[in-house]
Amino acid sequence: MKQSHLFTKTKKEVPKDEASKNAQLLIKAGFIYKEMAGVYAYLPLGLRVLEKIKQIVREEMDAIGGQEFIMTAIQRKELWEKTDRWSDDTVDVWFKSALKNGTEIGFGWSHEEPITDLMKQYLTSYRDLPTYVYQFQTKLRNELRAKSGIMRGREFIMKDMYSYSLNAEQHQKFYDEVIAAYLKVFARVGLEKETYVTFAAGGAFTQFSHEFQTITDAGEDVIYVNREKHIAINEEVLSDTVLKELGVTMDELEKVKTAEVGNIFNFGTVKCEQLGLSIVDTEGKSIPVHLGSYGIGITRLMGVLVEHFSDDKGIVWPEEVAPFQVHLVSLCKEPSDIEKADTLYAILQTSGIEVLYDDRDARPGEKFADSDLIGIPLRIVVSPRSLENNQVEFKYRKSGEEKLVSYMEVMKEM
RNA sequence: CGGAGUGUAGCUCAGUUGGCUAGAGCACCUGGUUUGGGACCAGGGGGUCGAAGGUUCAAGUCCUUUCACUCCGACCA
Repeated sequence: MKQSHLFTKTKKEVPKDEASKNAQLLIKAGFIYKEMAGVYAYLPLGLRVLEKIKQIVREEMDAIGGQEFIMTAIQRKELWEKTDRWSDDTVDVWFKSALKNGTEIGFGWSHEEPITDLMKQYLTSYRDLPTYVYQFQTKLRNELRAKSGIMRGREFIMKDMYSYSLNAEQHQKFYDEVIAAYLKVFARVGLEKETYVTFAAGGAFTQFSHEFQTITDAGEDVIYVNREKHIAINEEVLSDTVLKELGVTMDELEKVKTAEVGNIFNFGTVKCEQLGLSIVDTEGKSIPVHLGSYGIGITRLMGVLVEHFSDDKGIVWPEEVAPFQVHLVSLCKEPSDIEKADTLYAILQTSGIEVLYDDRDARPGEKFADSDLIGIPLRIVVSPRSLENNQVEFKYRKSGEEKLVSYMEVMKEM
């Protein structure tokens, strides 16, 4: 991608109505645009990062047998009435509307109900289980107060996965596989050390649910962690009884602020009973199905990444999620030098490397400042100065390390 | 939803006890000089001062209503 053609530019100043670091940096660097409170558009750079995160999640969900599909954003009232989650008293984040004929509809803030209802047409026998499906959906939640930039929006992208299992053992096996898969996801995006599987309030079906909490000051949750035993407990369930059960004492725990990047729930058979999803077992008897629900906030995760991977100059993307792998910055003025930069751009591209090529007619200082702000892991500078010796400069965004590389051997160094 | 604050150019902001043609910096356009960490000079375009109503000879400024945004709290399957 030539930067001279890239839609949106960086800004020197940030809008004053943004206080969170993630939104400030992402707006300043041209990744997102704020439509209104808690509602953001993703511009080309931001979209590339989102797609990178989604692809990592997709690979890990596929690896444990998930199948991707996509449900509808518009949902039927009757399904949610069956599980007593239609009323604004029980669910206060509903966006609701009505069809022209007066039929009430809701906009999806979650999808257990419609997916389970859909499954009634496809799951009929024990032979059909287990079944795992997932989607990347734009969820709509009428939050009383949006905050923290893209970390808590009214419109956001979530990966939600649903498991339909024959019995408790089959469910538990997959549940554990999801925990492992989620940990892989968070490790791949670079948040391995900061992310904890956390015991949290379980709702009506189990004693605990598991939350995936990433340590960040921008978070909204407070949890207690033991880094050595790798145990984490959400403040909301902390009690003497729970401590005893988990075999830790209060003085072993450290209080930290976190953001919930993932959450998994066991609904038991209750929801399938409410919605009438049952299958026939080996003896021909009709039995209800076990449901599990597993979410990762894709856009929130992007926000957490920016909060965590940034410095005073801008964003420092981990390689796996960076919008481009290489930022090729040309300081060339002479046609013969420009041709060399163009050639290098072509070589990198044909080698399958994602390159943002700063071919703009701008001063070096501006280009470097933009490059730091955008935060691509490797910067390659092509300038008359280094071309004199047939060299280009490598600079790594994270470490700041610099080195000269022979023009002919750039590909060997990648 | 309770409390506090802010709305003036695309962005950041100034604008005195109401006063005459509403300003600056950044960004943008033209020309020139520059060129390794967000350059400089000259010129230029861009505004229903969040909106509606009111007071007044006169409103960005005062009054009323309203909308939006931010922060703190509450909420957060």
